[in-house]
Amino acid sequence: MLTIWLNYMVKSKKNIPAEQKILEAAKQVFFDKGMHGARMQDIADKAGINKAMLHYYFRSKEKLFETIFMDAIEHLFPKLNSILGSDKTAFEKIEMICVAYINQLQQVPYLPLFILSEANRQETFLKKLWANQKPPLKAFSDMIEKAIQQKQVKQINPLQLLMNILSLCIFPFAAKPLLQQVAGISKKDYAALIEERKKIVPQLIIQSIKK
Amino acid sequence: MLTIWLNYMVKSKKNIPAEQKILEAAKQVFFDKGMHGARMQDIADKAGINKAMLHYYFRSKEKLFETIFMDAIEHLFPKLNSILGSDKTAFEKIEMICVAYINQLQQVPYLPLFILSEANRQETFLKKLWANQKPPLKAFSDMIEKAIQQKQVKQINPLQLLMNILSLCIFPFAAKPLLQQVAGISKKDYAALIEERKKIVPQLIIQSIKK
DNA sequence: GTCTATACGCAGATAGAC
DNA sequence: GTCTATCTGCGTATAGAC
Repeated sequence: MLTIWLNYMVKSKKNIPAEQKILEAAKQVFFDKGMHGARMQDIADKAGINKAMLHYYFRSKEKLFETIFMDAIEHLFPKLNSILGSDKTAFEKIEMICVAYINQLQQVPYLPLFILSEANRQETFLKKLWANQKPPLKAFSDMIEKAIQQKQVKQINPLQLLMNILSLCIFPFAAKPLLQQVAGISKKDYAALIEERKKIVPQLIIQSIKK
Repeated sequence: MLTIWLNYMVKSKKNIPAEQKILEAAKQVFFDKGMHGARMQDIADKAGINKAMLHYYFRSKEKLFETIFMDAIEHLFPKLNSILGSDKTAFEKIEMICVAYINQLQQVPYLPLFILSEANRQETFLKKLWANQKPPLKAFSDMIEKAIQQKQVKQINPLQLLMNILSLCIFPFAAKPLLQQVAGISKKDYAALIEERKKIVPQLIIQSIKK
């Protein structure tokens, strides 16, 4: 949730719609074009308001971008915490994580590439973000280590396992335009492939660690 | 290989150094900042030549970028053809493909994100490129289909298999800054993880398709 | 081929009326 | 809060001397 919204909600309820419109428009344009490619004019047009308004609400393009970016990256680690904290088995949790990831990315398919690109450009933002909210890496590692000790899963580096999961879930979204072109398939067919992966990926992952 | 080099080599050998310097500098800057983020001045500075020279050799920023991009994307599908065309078994070929990919990306770790980003922005370039050189998707599919018929591998969609391979090989490079930050590990440790994946990835893939 | 100086347009940002 | 008009700087691109 964007804390700035809360501020304005307290100050004046009337400001919410305009600001929401701006944020929604900015999201679309930034996700599509990236920080540098995006134009304030495009955002204003898409929001149906004046360009000057953007500067009224968010002092600068940089600030507006940072707001969007921070909000977006928080969606990278969605309900992982709740899944990890549940009382399911390790295998069930892993499957749920994969499916949750793919499900969420289907809603926001442009997120991965956006975040990867900007994370690459500006490590600063990442550091700022971790200060607030660390991704639940520890909980994940602990789960795996525990399952290893209980002889349920093979000896494996949790980081490698995490990398495998993230790769298999996220990459197909980041590489969509490229892969779709290479395979020469329609948008719809590609979506079907993704849908299919909700079964394939967990299978693949679990099979690889099961003892 | 950049065909433009060849042209100049024929016309005048003296021009090669300046042009090489430009291309080398442009590569670095474009890979780092992307098309929009890159500045012609930065490229000129890095090349140790004048900004006007860039326009002398490559009429516009767009043209210079396209040159770099086209050259870069050709490295995406490296010696796949020679591997696929060899007389190894399907399993051996798959392992070789994984290792070849990771090996090559270790040389040019910035390539994946660059290509994914720009492919996302400009499908035009991709279409132009495929006109020249299609990636060996058909050869790959045929190999898998054949192995399926011979009961060596499970029934599986070759596209999904390819997606898995590419995901596991490429994503860790595209997500390096992010993952390194999340895991809180050094550049060196991350490199070690990647190195380890030359064993892990083929294992994982082959295990998943072996009957 | 290589340089300096400069033109030109665009995009971010502000001033100020309403 | 919202608008129009305007400033400013930067980045691409060109002109033209050497």
